[in-house]
Amino acid sequence: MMSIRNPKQALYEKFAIVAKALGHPLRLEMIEHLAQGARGVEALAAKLDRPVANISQHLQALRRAGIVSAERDGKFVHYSLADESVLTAFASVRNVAERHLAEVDRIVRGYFEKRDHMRPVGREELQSLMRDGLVTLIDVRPPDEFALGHVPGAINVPLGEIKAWSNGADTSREVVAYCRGPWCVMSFEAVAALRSLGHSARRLEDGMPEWKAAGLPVEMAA
Amino acid sequence: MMSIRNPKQALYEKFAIVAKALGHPLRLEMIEHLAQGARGVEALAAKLDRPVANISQHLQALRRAGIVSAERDGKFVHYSLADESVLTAFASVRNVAERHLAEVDRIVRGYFEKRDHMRPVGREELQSLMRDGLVTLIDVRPPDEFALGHVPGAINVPLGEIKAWSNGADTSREVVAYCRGPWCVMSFEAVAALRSLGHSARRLEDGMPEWKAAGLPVEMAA
DNA sequence: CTGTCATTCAATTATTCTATTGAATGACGA
DNA sequence: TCGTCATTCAATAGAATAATTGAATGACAG
Repeated sequence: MMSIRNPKQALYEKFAIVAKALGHPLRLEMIEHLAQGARGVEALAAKLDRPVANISQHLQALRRAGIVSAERDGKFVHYSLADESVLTAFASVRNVAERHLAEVDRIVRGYFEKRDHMRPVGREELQSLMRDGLVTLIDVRPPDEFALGHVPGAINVPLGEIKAWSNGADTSREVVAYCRGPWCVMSFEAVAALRSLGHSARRLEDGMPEWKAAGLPVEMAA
Repeated sequence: MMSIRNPKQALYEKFAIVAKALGHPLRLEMIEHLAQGARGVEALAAKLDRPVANISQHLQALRRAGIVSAERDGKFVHYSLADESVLTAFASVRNVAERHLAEVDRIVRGYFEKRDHMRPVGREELQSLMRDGLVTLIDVRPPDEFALGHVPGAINVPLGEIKAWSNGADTSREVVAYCRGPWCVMSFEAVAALRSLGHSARRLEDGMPEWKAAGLPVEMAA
């Protein structure tokens, strides 16, 4: 073990704790979910389909790194991201991977682009399209996440209900879909499903947390 | 081991590789040094006072994560940061730690602020002070790092030569010192030394890599 | 006070990471 | 071709991390 010689090394040890906490796929997924809104341990465990004790331990690691904060409410503990700096850090790590890891490119091209060869819609572009009433915006996340905050004007159509929703919809009108973040699988699936049902569909370039982080308005459930 | 179920998890596994590579104090220090300019394995090992083989292994980890790139030149291999996105990621991890880890605050207050209770000089402020010829700017890094790029107008006064330099200098003129980055110990030490020698001295808010990353001009050795 | 329920802790095992050592590679100069 | 030198690789031992299981805590409801 390296002993702490000087204060800079002591600081770097702390910085490393933060990076290490981000260095596990499951914890990254937990962060993605917490970015949708605060959650209890059990709810998170259910979303991720993992044992509660396991999730609890990972949450402790994130808490020690200052990435999530906990708030007790009776016998529940609600966890949420410490602040936007966490999303910034996540995004910048993702950015390094996207730029320099060939594997990332391969996965994106092999899976995601097959389902969406069109350029995704940018945030500003979406706002102008919405203002002009040119598109229908759907939020394909589960209803509980939709309720915690969504893009104004979006309607909630979870992935499983796309087909039913399409039945009563006008296929000549373009649809824009979004979900949890830039690589959230659901919006890709939604776009693929909509296209096979005859719609013209595109994806929003990223998801809810990024929308919120950009300072754009968020609508809550009634 | 968690098997790769869906493409999103595969991506997150790659993102985790990047974060994990940042999750070791020595590797963070290596990144700080590489941010000053490209280096060979041995040179890095000497700077950090560690066995060459150890540094080589950590460099492999950084390379696998796409954080550094290697360029062969005869029997030497020069490593450098892949691009500015690496510094951005480093900075955002540091930011999370600075905001949310009480320990970081304690270290900064306990060590660094004792040596510099004055507000550091910002980049724009420094530029205007330099334009008006109001301050002397010193770069306290070793000469080899200075040679690879420094702030225009700065003179190279390594930490050990501060006292000698002060001898012939005008103590009524304010001095600004900088080195490798925001928590580089040398600039704090330099400011403390200068003040004890009767100078009015302040620190630049961060170091060379940040200056360069901000797109500001860099001067090379003749 | 007692039972219930959400969460955390503790203990175990398997896995991965780290530092060290010494040997292997690969390019250059003689 | 041979020796030298920078770098990498391979093998080891020790440390840290991760998943699982079951027990412990701590708050509420009755």
